[in-house]
Amino acid sequence: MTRPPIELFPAEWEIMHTIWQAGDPVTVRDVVDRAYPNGEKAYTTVQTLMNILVKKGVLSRSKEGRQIVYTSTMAQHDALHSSLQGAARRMFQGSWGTMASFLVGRANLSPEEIARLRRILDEKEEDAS
Amino acid sequence: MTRPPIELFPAEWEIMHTIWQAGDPVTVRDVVDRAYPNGEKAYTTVQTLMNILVKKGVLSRSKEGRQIVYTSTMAQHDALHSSLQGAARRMFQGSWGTMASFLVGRANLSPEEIARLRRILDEKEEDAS
DNA sequence: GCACAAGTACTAATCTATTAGTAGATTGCT
DNA sequence: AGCAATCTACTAATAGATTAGTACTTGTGC
Repeated sequence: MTRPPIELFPAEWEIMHTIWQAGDPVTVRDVVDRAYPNGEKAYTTVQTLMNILVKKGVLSRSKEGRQIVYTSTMAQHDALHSSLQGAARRMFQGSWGTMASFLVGRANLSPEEIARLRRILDEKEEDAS
Repeated sequence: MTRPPIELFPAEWEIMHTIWQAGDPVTVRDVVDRAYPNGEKAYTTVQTLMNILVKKGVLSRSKEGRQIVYTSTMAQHDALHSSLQGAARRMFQGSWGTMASFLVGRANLSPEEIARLRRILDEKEEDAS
């Protein structure tokens, strides 16, 4: 009964990042102004994409007064999780561990990031015990 | 002058994984038999995909005797790197560090994988100094 | 040499993401 | 109320990924 994991596509990510950053709820105009201030995408293009995101269940639509506003129904980290799951399946036969190692091994990490990763690993180990 | 990073799509990943695992060079038949032993994809479908991969520069085509064989021109880790770069750009505004943290934080890691990640971090720190 | 099997080239249909236009509705202003 | 600007719904064109069919070529066994 678990619906297929949602995956977002490049143009959809752009819009969702904008919405998560701006904070709910937003109008089409809000997204256009923030994400494409120089007309990189037509108003109606953004509108169409947002309605697709509603159909996908990632956004919800409602009226606030006389405005139509969109609210995200999915936390950013859940969307990231879901899409990364897809990537791991395609690229690493589903293994998050392998993907994590690969990524860490090739990332150019600052000392702070290294420390942060160590802390995360420490916590994991505690939880396991 | 750097060509746009190559990104592979789901069906292309399946084929490339098969080729990397089988070892170069391979024929269309090899790939079909290994990856789709129960006719999940038609022979000509695989052939078309492999020729697309040639056009993308990920495979090369040549004659070995009278057979047409395909050889990968890209190491698996380079393809993974390139596609993950795309994912990081879309999903984490280009930050590998953030992506790595997210992934490690949410991965269900075995003690061995945790140890492995620690070793990788240790090496990174040494290299930095 | 000829029939048959396997492989190759070419074509094309389908599907989905992306982009945007147009017509009609709504709202705000005078 | 009338007009202009904005917004919404609907339609559709384009592009690229995926799938596969058909016709042609090549090689093999008799």
